Amino acid sequence: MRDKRNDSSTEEKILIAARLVFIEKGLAGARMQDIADRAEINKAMLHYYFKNKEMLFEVIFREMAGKLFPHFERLMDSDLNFFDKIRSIVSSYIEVIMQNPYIPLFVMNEMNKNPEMGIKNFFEAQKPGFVRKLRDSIEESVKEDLIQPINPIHLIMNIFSMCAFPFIAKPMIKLLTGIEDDDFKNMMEQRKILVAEFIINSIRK
Amino acid sequence: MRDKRNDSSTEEKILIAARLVFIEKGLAGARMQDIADRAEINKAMLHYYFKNKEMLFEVIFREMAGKLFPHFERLMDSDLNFFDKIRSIVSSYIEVIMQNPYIPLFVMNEMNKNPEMGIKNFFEAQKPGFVRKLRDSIEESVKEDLIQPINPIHLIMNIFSMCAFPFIAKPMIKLLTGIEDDDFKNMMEQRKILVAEFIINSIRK
DNA sequence: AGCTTTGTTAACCAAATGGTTAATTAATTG
DNA sequence: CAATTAATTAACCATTTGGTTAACAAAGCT
Repeated sequence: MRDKRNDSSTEEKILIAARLVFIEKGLAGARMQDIADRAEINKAMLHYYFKNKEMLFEVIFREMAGKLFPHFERLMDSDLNFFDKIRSIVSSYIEVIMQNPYIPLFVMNEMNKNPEMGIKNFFEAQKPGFVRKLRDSIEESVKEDLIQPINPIHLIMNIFSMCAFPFIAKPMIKLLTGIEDDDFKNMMEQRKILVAEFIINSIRK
Repeated sequence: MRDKRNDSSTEEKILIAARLVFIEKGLAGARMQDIADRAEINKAMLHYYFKNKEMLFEVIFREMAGKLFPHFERLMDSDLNFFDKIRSIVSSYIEVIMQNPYIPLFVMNEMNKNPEMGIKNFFEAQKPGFVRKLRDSIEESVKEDLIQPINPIHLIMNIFSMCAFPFIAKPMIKLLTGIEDDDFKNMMEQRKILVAEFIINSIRK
């Protein structure tokens, strides 16, 4: 038996291939043979390591859903002031998504098509504690009269909307603006600062 | 031969069923038999009226992509001031999506999975002229020193992000906040005003 | 009415797909 | 080293799936 810690073990090769295929085609569109081919292994190996398509998919989905909510607790616990926390979250979050730009659409879509997945997977694994901390921090800042009164849920929606949506709408944006991948990346780089200032501009007293 | 203008003609029944199934399952996940069953017609009829799965899908996709960009030209041409145009766009757009909340995710996802669809379908049909007019209007408002300088593309992204993203992320939002459909609808109703003011607050001088 | 076009059905078909099996090889262990 | 266990392969299988066909029914037309 090969060393499991070896990165090119069969299991690892399967996971690498499965990530590619599931993200590209989704659960319904993915083909087991396609995954096997890309992993350069026999199709039976897929069922040997992961019982079936759904099980394999669940592993990948969990992984991706996890990446969608990075661990920003330390950031929230830091002694940055409220506005710098916003700046930091926006910038970090856009950076994280830029590393895996396909994840938001993948997760949102599969949660939508496969509603039971959400509950089964997400809560048992990790609920994003930093969202709660962000909410508390907003409430506190409102009470301290540092920012204008706003429903924290709406503000949080606004933040993540402006960070994540452009990646979800990328094909449409490219079509409408005619920009190419390089320029898109530059724009998202700009947004790290732009979106944060846009938000702060709006809520500061 | 039945009257084609009759709404419950076979062709119309197929389209109604196809909308449901494609939106629920996507192109890859949709089954021709499922569409036939829901339309209560023989499966061969699908191929009689629409050559094959892809052709039928294309009709539905085009329809949905069209709904994603309503005709707001008149709104842009109106004599409302810039801020009222923003208010009007945000409110109308959220209202439109509330009527068809599944459309943004459906269109974005299928454009992503089926990249050739975008060009083939979207441009030949209708490019949203109001987006261009909105961009011009933003540029003008910046020049007139009515609003702070901002790249129009980014501002437009911000507007549509905050309008559309919550509908795309609905399952996640429900999971994280614990709210139900009724409350979600209420929140989106609030956003018609909240998002517009959030934007105006941010850009006004 | 008789002929043609349009609409509809049930049965059928080939290819694709998820999954299994039995035999084989490579490690592991006592 | 022999025996056991884990890993791998090729061939196979049952079902599903998109699509077709041939026969039949209903309109439309002259």
